Amino acid sequence: MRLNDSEWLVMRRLWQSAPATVRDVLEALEGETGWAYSTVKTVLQRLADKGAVEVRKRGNVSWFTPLVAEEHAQRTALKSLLDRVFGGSVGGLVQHLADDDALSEADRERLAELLRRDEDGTS
Amino acid sequence: MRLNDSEWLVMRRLWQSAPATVRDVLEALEGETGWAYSTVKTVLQRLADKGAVEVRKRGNVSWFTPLVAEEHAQRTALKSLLDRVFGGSVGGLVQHLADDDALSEADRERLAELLRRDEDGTS
DNA sequence: TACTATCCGCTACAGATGTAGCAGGTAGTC
DNA sequence: GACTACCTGCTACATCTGTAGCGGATAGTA
Repeated sequence: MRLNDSEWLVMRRLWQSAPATVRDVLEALEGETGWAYSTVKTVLQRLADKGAVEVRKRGNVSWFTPLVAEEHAQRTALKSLLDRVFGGSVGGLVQHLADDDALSEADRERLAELLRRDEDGTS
Repeated sequence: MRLNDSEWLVMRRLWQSAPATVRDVLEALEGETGWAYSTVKTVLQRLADKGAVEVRKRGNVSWFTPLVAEEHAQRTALKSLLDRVFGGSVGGLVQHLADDDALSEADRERLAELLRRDEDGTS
């Protein structure tokens, strides 16, 4: 399941709170996108077509619910990036992460914590 | 500078050894892609068009050299993934990394090492 | 019941992407 | 000098992606 940019945007909203209507998503994305109602609708439709979300009609309104777990989609995307960009080696990615400003002190601490837990054989 | 899948494939070969000809890249990618000569040529042309590589003709053969550094492209891609998939928070990514099988013991050690070095204020 | 605000289904369309063919030029070889 | 192999430039084309309009159906309201 490969998601494109707009699909990620919409899915992230759905994962936050589902089921949701087209309008729910539209409003949640205002400010971020400036999309028209029909744009959101199309993206949701495409997501439904590829089986990423489920559509259920109540009255004349469609409610959308994710069918793939966020965790799973993230894992897939990460794996894909790893292969495509870093040739499958985590080392380079880790290097960037450690170097990057994007890694806040809290993240760093969390990462260290995860590693520690891992070394204890807890995972 | 956003690279698509086939562009990444080609760029990774160029970063490995440049300058390179269309045929060089083609041969390097055999087994991985099964692309036709003209496919590689088109991808290289598009990369040149967007300023990612430089073309220099010697005789009637074009030699291609990367104009963007691999590190830089990787950083951009990582940042993009972070925003798109993890909403800009490194935490989730780190979580997956730590959980994932893809993270070998060596990677884990390296990551820990990087973090240690970072804590010492070396960065 | 008639109106109005919405919703849905369908269609559209330009640009990006994946993949490749063709025709004409050039360089090395007989 | 002619041939052959290979290169380039240009073109092609289906699919995906971003973005959206339109017309008909429906539900809430006066």
